[in-house]
Amino acid sequence: MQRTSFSEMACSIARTLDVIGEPWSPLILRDVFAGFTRFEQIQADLGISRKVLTERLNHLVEQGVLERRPYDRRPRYEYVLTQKGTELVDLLMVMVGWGDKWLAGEAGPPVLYRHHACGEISRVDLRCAHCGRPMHADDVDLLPGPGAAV
Amino acid sequence: MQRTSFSEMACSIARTLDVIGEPWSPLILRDVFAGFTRFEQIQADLGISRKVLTERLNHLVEQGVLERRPYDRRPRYEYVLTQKGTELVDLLMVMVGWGDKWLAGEAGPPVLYRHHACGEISRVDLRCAHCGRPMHADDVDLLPGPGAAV
DNA sequence: CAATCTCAGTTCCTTAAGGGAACCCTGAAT
DNA sequence: ATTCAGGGTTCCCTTAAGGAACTGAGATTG
Repeated sequence: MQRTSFSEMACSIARTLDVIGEPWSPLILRDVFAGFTRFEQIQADLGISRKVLTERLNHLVEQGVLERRPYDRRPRYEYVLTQKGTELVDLLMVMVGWGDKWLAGEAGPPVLYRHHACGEISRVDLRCAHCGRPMHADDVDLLPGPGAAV
Repeated sequence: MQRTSFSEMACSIARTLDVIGEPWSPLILRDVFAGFTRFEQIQADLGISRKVLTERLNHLVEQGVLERRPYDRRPRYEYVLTQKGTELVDLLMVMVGWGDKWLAGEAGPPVLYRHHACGEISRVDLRCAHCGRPMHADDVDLLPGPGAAV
């Protein structure tokens, strides 16, 4: 298919989708975060086509989300999260929270998260960066910002 | 293309992607949240193909994220967020936070969020639902949960 | 009461992206 | 000298996205 690029839109959602919105990209990021850092590991874990995996990894590296680094004197590479990529994992954790609540069903969450600071099994919760109180869809108004389209 | 369905994976990220992972879906959700609730409005705002918009809206309704409701005695419909869909907006707000930080550049954020509780322009911040302290990629360990694949 | 208008889709054709299997290259290891 | 493993390429097939034209149902207009 021919696919529209979102990068020209004055919208941070659209721009973010241009970085990780393609099929498989969030799952690749998840794998890297979970410790599957090599081509063969990710390919085997996801069952993704090698061709598509190559394309996605290249794109994520170009976007500065992953770094490709050699781990051997042979031509062997692993992919590691950059700071930019590590901060994308926030997005994954929110997806997990939503999926656990609405889609996991009887069986319960496939993966649990233990928070280092308190040691408890927990999940993320969205708070206002300014006042610390809960911040969800119904708690905000949208206003045009400085980068809004003219 | 033929596209792999993620829904069989024991992973809340994969399952969530099966609901809103297709191209355009998050932007459609954004539009509905922002008040573009009708077919023509969304189509004009996004420039999406009418065919694809139809497919996406149907899928989002099937998944219980949107509700299709008549607003006239003529055959006219609007799409509104269900509770399930409203909670997906959390995901959008986190995308906005990341995109604003890493992709917005000089111009700054295209959209600002004012938090009702404090009245300030703010952004979301991820906190541990248990102890309230920051919870990001480096602050957690992953453990297999009850719904993990056998 | 026929013609027009609007919204909300369908239909149909073209193009390009994903799936999948086979193949290739490089530097160890045997 | 041959085999092996990791990390890709190449090629063909199928299917999804883009885009423009068309349809239908119910107001509204003349």
